Amino acid sequence: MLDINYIRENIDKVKKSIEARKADIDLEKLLKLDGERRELITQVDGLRAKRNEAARERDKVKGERVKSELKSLETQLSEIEKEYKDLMLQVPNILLEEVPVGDATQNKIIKKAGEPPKFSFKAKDHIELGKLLNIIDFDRGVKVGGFRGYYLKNEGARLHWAVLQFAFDHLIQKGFSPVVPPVINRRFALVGGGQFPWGEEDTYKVGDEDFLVGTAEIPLMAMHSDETFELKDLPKKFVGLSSCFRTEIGSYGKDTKGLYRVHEFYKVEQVVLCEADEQESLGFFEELQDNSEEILQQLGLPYQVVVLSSQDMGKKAALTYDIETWMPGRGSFGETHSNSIVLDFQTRRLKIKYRDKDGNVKFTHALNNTALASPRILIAILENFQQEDGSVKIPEVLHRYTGFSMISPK
RNA sequence: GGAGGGUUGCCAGAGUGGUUAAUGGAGCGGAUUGCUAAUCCGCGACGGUGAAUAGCCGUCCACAGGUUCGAAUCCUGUACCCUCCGCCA
Repeated sequence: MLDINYIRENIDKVKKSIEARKADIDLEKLLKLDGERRELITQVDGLRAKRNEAARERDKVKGERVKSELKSLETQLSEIEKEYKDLMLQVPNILLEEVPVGDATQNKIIKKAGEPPKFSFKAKDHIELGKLLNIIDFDRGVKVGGFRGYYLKNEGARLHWAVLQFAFDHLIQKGFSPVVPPVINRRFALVGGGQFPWGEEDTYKVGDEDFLVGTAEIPLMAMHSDETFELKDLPKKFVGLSSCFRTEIGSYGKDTKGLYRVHEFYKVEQVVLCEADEQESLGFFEELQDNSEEILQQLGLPYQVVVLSSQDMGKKAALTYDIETWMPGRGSFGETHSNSIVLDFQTRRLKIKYRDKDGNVKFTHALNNTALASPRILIAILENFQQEDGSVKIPEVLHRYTGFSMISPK
């Protein structure tokens, strides 16, 4: 959520973001409601002052007169505020200058690292490899779990945990506080994290008002909602490990085979809360980016970094870099990481504040980035490190976690 | 799932219908005394109106409603916490 004062004073910038994102929101209506709202507040506050005065004087007649007048204005105000708040939640974040304007075709590759392997044999995709090595079972996964279901078995199951643990440890060593968060979250956490109102249909619902989160970012952000940090307590750096659930409504027919797009997976996620300073935020953005790239480098996987265009990025982000990792089976790079600078868009919704050096209370800035998600990353590991006979060499950094260095056909 | 108790500011904690929510502690700022310690003074958040981090007004005692001229205080609903019972990995 943006600050209404900011919106009033920077209409052009906000408008530009809305247009560049092709977001569907009526800014004029919002500004009109804001005006009406403030007008009513002034009237209501005046009447309340009168009411308080009457109460002090124990003036029953005056009190009763004010009361009825107040009642109707308060009703009007609460109706307008409801509409106003609804609209406020739909205004997307502003865009940083770096963001290319346009649809996904405008995404900009800014870095390439590592060399895609050249196979002297006919390379297999991870579906074939998974079957051959007896480590992934899609047929029974679908039988039991439904569409997009999967079983990871044997070395596949162990590799999955190994790679997650490796990433988790990598961030812990960098000073991030490890967290296993709740994945059933209440509505406020999803709204506050900027997942809603936009992504509600992609989110599984549990009971009446609880949801299965699509990323640990949600509970990690909401963890300190309604809290005020002292300056000395910032920055806060968290690394979360959790399961993630996504309905993938809206992507029917896309990536229907394999481990690429599944309803449930695990992810190691980095989250930072820092002072409300764009330069400081950008510094952490680089840091989170480096952390993720290091993980891929240590795994020996080729990847590229992409700046997402205005229409391809999430509404809550001001700037997003995706990392796409080389997946031979697709013959292309596939998204494995997403790094976003959010400014105070989420923290304003969640009321995560801090006291700055002048004693003023401000909303912190927030950032989040994937450290690693599995099983999607297994696609890259299996396909990039396959040998002619279908066996797969395991990256050395994982050996201490897997306990094996190679997976071979049975 | 059943029964009971509770939720007040950063923390502790008083306050069961009447103006500005006691008091203590922490933290921050200032004053003062060679230093340290001590002492004294000041400091809640949010909204509206202001050029204003000035004044003024309003709101906030878990949340949402209600009763009343007036609600932290009375009533209803919801959430959460604690104790006991039951069930359970």
